[in-house]
Amino acid sequence: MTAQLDKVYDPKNVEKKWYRHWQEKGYFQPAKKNDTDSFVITIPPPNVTGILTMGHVLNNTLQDILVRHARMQGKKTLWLPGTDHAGIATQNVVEKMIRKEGKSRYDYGREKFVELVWDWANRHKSIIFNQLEELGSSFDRTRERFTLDDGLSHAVRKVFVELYQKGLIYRGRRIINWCPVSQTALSNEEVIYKEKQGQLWYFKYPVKGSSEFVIIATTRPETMLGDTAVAVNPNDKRYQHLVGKILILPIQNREIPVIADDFVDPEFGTGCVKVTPAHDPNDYGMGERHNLPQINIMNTNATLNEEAGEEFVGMDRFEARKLVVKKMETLGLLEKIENHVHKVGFSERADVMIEPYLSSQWFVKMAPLAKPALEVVEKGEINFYPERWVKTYNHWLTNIQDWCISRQLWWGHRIPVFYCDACGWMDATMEDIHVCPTCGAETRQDTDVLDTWFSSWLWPFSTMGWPHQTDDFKNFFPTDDLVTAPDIIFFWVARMIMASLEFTGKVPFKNVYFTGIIRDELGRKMSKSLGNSPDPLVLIDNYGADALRFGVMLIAPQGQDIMFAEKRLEVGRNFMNKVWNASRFILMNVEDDGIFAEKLDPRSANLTLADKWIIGKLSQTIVRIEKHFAGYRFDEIARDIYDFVWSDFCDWYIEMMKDRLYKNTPEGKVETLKIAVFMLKNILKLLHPYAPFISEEIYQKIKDSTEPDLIVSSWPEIDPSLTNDEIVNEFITLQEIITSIRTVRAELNVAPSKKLKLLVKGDDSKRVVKILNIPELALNIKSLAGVEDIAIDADLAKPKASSALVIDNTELFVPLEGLIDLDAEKARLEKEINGLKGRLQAVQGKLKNHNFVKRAPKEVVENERYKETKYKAELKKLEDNFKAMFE
RNA sequence: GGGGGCUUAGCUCAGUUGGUUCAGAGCACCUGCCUUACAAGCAGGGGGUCAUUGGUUCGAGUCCAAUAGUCCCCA
Repeated sequence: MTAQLDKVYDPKNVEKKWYRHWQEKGYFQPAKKNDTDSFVITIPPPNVTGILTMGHVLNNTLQDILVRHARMQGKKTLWLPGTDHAGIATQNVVEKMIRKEGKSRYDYGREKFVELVWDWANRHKSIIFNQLEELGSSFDRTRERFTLDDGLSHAVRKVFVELYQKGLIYRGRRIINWCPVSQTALSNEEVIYKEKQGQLWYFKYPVKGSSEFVIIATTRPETMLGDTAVAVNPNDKRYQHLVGKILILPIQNREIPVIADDFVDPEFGTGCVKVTPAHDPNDYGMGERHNLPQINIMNTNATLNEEAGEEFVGMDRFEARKLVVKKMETLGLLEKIENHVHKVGFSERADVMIEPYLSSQWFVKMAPLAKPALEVVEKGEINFYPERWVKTYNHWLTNIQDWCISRQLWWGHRIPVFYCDACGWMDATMEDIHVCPTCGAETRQDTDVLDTWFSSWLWPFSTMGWPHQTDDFKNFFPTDDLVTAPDIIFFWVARMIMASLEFTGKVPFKNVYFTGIIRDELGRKMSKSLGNSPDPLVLIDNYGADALRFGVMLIAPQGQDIMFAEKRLEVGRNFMNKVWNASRFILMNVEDDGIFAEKLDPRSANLTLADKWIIGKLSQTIVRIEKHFAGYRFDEIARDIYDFVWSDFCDWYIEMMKDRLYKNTPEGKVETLKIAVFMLKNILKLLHPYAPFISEEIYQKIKDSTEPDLIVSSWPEIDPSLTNDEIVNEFITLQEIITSIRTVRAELNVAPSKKLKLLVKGDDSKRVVKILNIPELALNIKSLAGVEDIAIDADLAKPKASSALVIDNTELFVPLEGLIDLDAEKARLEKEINGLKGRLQAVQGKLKNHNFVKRAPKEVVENERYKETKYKAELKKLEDNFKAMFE
């Protein structure tokens, strides 16, 4: 007796069991063999602060699919997992935590605080990994890395020092993006611009020694306190006379010049703009060009300082704005206020308005790194899927700006630069320097840490042990594929390519698959603050990990965002249940386990038409799936599996099998079960990358003890020559006979329990007749269409009350004495006739077109001619029947 | 301002070498079925001038251009 399955698939116990089994067997570690290709992916490291989101489900499912597929292909497969220390986000979380105790990080001090963050991060790391494991991720945790662990920190330091020595890292005083809440500098990429309804204030600045005014327009009135000039376009005729004049800056009563600069857009506002070099990046540029003073009026927390004037000191930037406007109004210098829509920068992490701020920071000179990165993508050494992201990538890299990498945080890689205040010595070093090498005084280390991405950009090789030439680095780098979301193409993808080329001389990966972004039903990005992201663990609990994976894959086409609704997972769950029940059916019919050990040769002579057909379909499906793997078309693969299993295997093959199981000899039963088991094994293999748990669970019940576990079994290959067009056409005709009779039954309201007779007009030259003369196929028709008796006669006359069908140019009659609904039959026939007429017309239209006949390929024309003859003949038969019955 | 995506059945979407094996799927809907794997199922059915307009072509959801609507990225 073989193992029996429950009626409904319950993923609960199955999933954990197999995950543990796979792990214990060490399947997630790359096989130690030298004679095969390797396949390597490094995970985009999730933030330690994070919980699993739908984005992670999508992303990690894709990676797991690639990895399981490669593993089954026999490659040395490595998926290297890890997490990211997420500087700002993690520090924020812990600071928030201790704030509840009424403390700040300064109460703890740097060392103690960082310890606290480590504790927190370690706890969360395990939560994240549990979640990813529930999903089925077959990554190798023995190689798990963290961006702050010793090895990666060493790589980061090495890279910093090297770039510093090459002059590609420098310290500079610049306008940077300042987050007043996190109190740190940010890179340009960490600023998100949002459209805001704001206002445009028009201020009058008096011209010195004249009653004239210059009217400027600004969106940020408070910054006027730091103005050091007003600028106009040199070609603006309206203002040429003012250039070089001196203005009196109101409130501050400071003298500032009017300058001419090409940057000014004469169309904006009045064509005169205030210039605040310390608080606007464009103004900073103008300030440099015109040697203007830079007056910094703000503290790091976005309150104003003494430079703003006594009454503003300590005032928040937005309060100051109100006060400035009020004062200008009182002075009679407020011209007008207009509503104005403009883009305002917000910090990615804290979602707070960014302050362009003048400060000293560390930068990476990017242009020299960008050039080779552009080339490798151009030359196709790295391919993007979908390809269009190349444009975005190119655009960013060709307009690249230097990267601000210093952060005023404690959690992260501390900048390895040491200063001697006594003699001015400074250097970036691999070892800590406590004593100045020139003067012997005590040194101090830079207090800033590095941007988290400064460690992430080394990820594909730092995780392999670089800068050391470890075995892993030699064996597994460069990696093969990267699966990531397009919103980090600049943050991460482009930078990894640059770093990898610079430090290893190799591309970090060969293919980049950009996923879509998961949105909610209303098309909104899923976010914590909106609360519109379902908890994947809850979904796994409700549907099972396989259904979640399969369902998401089914709705995630390449390059398109995904509108997610929980309901859409039902398809996945239902499909898992379908697979389960198909397997259950086969298992419940197997009486002797020996059948599982049989090695079926699909070439064996005993195959029926259905066998040949389903094997052919299987091989077609395998070919399609391989093609789609090559093109990263994961949704198509899911669809191919779904359609094949459900529509071909279950709806037709299994149904036909039943005749051989129940109405045949014992040998026939064993024969068909052998094929069914063969099919099922292959189906489970194809399914495994998408639905690893259920496939392994079933496979274990049908595999022979000498066969390996599914996860490490071989990927299916089938000789496509096992099928041919004639087999396919015969089967299609068989399906048509069955479907047509079913349609007659349904449309003429004949009860399913009522058995029908089938009369066929024709001889052996007709394919329909040939099929009906094969006993097992006739049996299939009887079972699947509810027919009890089939009669074939070349000279058959149409029985009176009967329904007429034309299939493959052969007339079939279903006598419906006493059952027939004449109106219904008339409607049915008319529908058939009209459909056929339509098709015939289309074909004839083409054939009447001389250009078509002349210029279209021969095969296409031939095919149209063939169809014309066929349709004509069939139409005549239908019309004759119609006349006989209704005229 | 520049770049990109999307617009196919009531809903969510497939359709990548232009030719009824492309006009599809799932859900929803209608009809009939608890047929001995599955009601998370089975059988049958209705529903779309493939955003609009032009062009290329013997032939266009499929290629090109413009327009409209919509979303995203960059400045």
